[in-house]
Amino acid sequence: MGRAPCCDKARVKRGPWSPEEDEQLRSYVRANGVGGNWIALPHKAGLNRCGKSCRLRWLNYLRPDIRHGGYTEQEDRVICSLYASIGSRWSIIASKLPGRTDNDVKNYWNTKLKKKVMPMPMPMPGPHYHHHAGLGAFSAPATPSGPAGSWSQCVPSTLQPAALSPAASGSSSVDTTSSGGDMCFAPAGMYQPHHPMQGFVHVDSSPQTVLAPMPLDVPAATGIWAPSMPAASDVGGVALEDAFLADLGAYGDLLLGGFGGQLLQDNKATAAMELPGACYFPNMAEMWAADHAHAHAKPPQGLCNTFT
DNA sequence: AACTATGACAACCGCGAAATG
DNA sequence: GCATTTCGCGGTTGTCATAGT
Repeated sequence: MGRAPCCDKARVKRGPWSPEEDEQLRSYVRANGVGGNWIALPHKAGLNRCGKSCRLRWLNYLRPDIRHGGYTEQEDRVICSLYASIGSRWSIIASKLPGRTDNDVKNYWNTKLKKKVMPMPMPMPGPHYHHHAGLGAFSAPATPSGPAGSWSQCVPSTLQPAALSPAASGSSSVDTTSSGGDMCFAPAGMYQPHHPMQGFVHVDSSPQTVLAPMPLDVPAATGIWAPSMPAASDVGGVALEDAFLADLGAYGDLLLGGFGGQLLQDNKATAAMELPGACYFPNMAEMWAADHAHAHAKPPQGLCNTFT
């Protein structure tokens, strides 16, 4: 049985919004709020539009705090770092950039940033690959649900403060094509209290090998790579450091890296990053279970990589 | 001037999760 | 506990503007 459509597509207007429609929606939301029901909103607002379309228009364009275009270098770094770390979780990434929407960030990445940081086509890992130290760009397998090179899909959407605490690590090779679960790589360091940043993220994906340089600019306290991030710099009227770093600090040992290193012309120092282990969970539930019991939690047996 | 290629971004689609009855 | 509805997200497509030939 199929899912019921949210509206009668034949009867509602589609395509670009006119200024009149924008004003109609804006004034309705100003007066009444969204009311928690986007499906009913267009009717109430007198708009011949799908509720989903109204929601999208409001969230991505009409909201008063939206900023468009003009991305700063610093925002680039944030996007690249987070993308390298958590993949295409645009809503999370956008939440770290005041005034930006997920759609906007996504478009910006797809049209500009991706080309900037990935000028050369990256080799795709084969079905059986073996990590050599984990958290780096271009290292994850291409999956139906994620881009090649995006890392963990396991980072919590809520950025839970208690998440990602250290514990022990195990070891085994992982067949990335195995079925029966999401491919979930815990952010590096999830089970590692400390991880010296000492070199390259080295991803060995047969037949090719990728070496992704990793900048050596990691605040010791958080383990978060914040390359050349000026103190109290300002993004959209909000100090990025406050909005972003403090929040991300909750990740504990989560490392950010990968693409960002390529962006930083001024970051000459790269060094080997030794990541003794990263973990594989068959699904989100497993990861969260481990995470929530995290204090001294161990990953499910046999599901951890050793990066050799 | 006409055509084509490319870039930018708005909008749509379909899915899973959460909420609700 | 289950079915249905709604929301939110990420991937993809469509459209328009501009640059290049």
